[in-house]
Amino acid sequence: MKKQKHKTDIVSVANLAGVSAATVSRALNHPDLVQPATRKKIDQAIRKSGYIRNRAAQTIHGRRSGTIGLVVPTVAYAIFAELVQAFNDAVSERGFTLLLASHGYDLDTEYGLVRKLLEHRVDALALIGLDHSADTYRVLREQNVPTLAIWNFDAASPVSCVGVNNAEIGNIAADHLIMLGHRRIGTIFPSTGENDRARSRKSAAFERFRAAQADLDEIWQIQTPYSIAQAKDACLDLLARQDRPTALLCGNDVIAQGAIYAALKLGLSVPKDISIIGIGDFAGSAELEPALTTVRIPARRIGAIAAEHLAAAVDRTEEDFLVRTRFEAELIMRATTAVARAK
Amino acid sequence: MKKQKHKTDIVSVANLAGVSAATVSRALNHPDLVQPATRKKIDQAIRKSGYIRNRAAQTIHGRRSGTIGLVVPTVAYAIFAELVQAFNDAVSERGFTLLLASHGYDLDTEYGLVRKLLEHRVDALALIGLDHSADTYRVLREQNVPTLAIWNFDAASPVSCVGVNNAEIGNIAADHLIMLGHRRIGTIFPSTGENDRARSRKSAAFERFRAAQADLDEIWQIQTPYSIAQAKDACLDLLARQDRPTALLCGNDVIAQGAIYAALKLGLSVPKDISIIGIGDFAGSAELEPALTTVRIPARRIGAIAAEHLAAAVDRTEEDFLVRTRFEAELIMRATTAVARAK
DNA sequence: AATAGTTATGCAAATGTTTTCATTAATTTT
DNA sequence: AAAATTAATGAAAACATTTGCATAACTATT
Repeated sequence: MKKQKHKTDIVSVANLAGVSAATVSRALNHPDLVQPATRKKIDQAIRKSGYIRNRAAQTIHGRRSGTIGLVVPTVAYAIFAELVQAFNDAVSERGFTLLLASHGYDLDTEYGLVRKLLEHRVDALALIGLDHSADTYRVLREQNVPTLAIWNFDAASPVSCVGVNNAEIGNIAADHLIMLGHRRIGTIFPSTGENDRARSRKSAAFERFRAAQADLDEIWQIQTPYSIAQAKDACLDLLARQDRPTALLCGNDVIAQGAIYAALKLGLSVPKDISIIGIGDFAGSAELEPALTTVRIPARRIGAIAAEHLAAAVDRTEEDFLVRTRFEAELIMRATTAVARAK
Repeated sequence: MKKQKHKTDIVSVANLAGVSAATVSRALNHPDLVQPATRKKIDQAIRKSGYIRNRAAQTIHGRRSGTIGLVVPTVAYAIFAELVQAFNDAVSERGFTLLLASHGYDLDTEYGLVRKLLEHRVDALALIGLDHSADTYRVLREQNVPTLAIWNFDAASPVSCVGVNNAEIGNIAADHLIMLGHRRIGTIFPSTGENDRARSRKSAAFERFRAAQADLDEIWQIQTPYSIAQAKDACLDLLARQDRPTALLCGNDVIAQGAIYAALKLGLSVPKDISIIGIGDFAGSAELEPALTTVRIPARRIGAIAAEHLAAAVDRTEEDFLVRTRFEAELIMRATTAVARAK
């Protein structure tokens, strides 16, 4: 018995129900336009034939595709996990399906992914941050699909954005360390070349540190990707030095976690021997021992609002979609920072 | 100036290039069939008009949609993050785009998501584990889309699967604790109702423990979701007891991390006062202080192979797709387990 | 009871591609 | 130079839907 090529399209359902294809279509999309009795027949026919609508056919007709694209640098670490989860939940609650793509912090790859998502005719598109290639910006403008930049807020952004002011975050973190009396500061950030979030945080913090005439010895400033293992490794070297800083500002909580482990491994007490502050307040940061002092970025709320904005933009057929929502970051003082000791 | 409704379809490109739509289509899909000169004209026309192919139109024609669906319980925690990342990388390397959906450990929700992905005519579909509703299995059979269950290996699975034998994992973890002399054992698992992975691990381990006549005091067996915070909380109660177990088997590394933090908070030494073993070997588990002893599940390799299988299955037009690949789990001895002390 | 208005349904066109078949042009063989 | 191949292109059908328009069957109004 050869598996029959399941020829279950809308017309076979229509035949089975004894109505026209148009009526079946209406029963599915505008149930109020078809008589209850007919609807019932159709429902049965659908159930019986195992019919599944073809979204592609709707899409081609100009209808919404029912998909929203999300392009992130990575999902491998905790950084975007909560965001993706919240975004996905909010988006699917509104009947959309998520098309996910990740580019590994490479903006040319990102451009390719954006194109691919546009080929699939996503109804809306979300990217992380405001650093994108000129090609990406151009194609988004041309296709005018509702687009949203998540994570970084900028009042002058070329596209809609919802997020935090990352410079502000840098300020908050730096001020906290300065306030505690630290003047010997180390920083651990990822490469800031194609990452506006990290760049803003870092340069803002540096400015503050300089204003406070802190010692920012070149050798204490290190660069490592967002990875616990690599951050720990890098910090082992840094913290084993005779002349080490009294405080460490980490590009995010993942790095901070690595830093803490490095300190513990070396038998240093956090925060007595070294203060460590993270950025993000990821899941688990509060439970760390010692609990991580960090600057909270409300990932869930950002993800949820982002999804809400985009879903709304899809319905409105209005011309240009532009919203900017700013969330406030917040210092969460826990147990990894303390007043600087005289050294 | 009203933004013209970008009428950039294949025929407008064709007109611009002075050829027929058919030729443009060929230039895109079978470049070797069209003369270099013509191809060049077409390329220019495409560039100039900002044309982006409409995947929906191809799909409707019977061509592959170029999407692969992945349904996971959650992306919020580290559990599936590496898997999703590896799967996504492998899938997009082969030209597909990932449609992601998450159901929050609810199998009815999962059914809905599977249907939605099928509406989008995914070329292939991956699910986590082998616990799925009858409806889900039925619809997958009816539509015969290549389907793969990831994470759990079962030689008798109704669909293709790649993963580890979770019972085996339970055995490995239990044997390790027994071998170290532990006979007072606590376990922390999530609800096993709709989660075959956790169920297999737990029941296999229990069997081993019973065979070794270990003390499995009811009060030491706790249930908590995969969450660092909740696991830590639950363990604080457990470990503060006068009569606590000497070893803790955790449903996965996320829970184990919570358990470690709880122990540290209570001033207990791990592993001297309490041995803790996790499952999974997630990113960061090796860097924990003390480093986590765990049973490694090769998430990256599983994700990559899963994607490879599915991509291959899409090309092959063969009737039934059925592969089963088993990966071996491996005990990774680190610093959180030690020989039981007489109590 | 005749007219107007409403409701439910069907017909057919339209959506943006791909692909089969046919046609023309270019190349090779005799 | 004619015949036979081969290569490049175009015309049109097909894919699974949705929707505007037309029609038929009711219901409400006078």
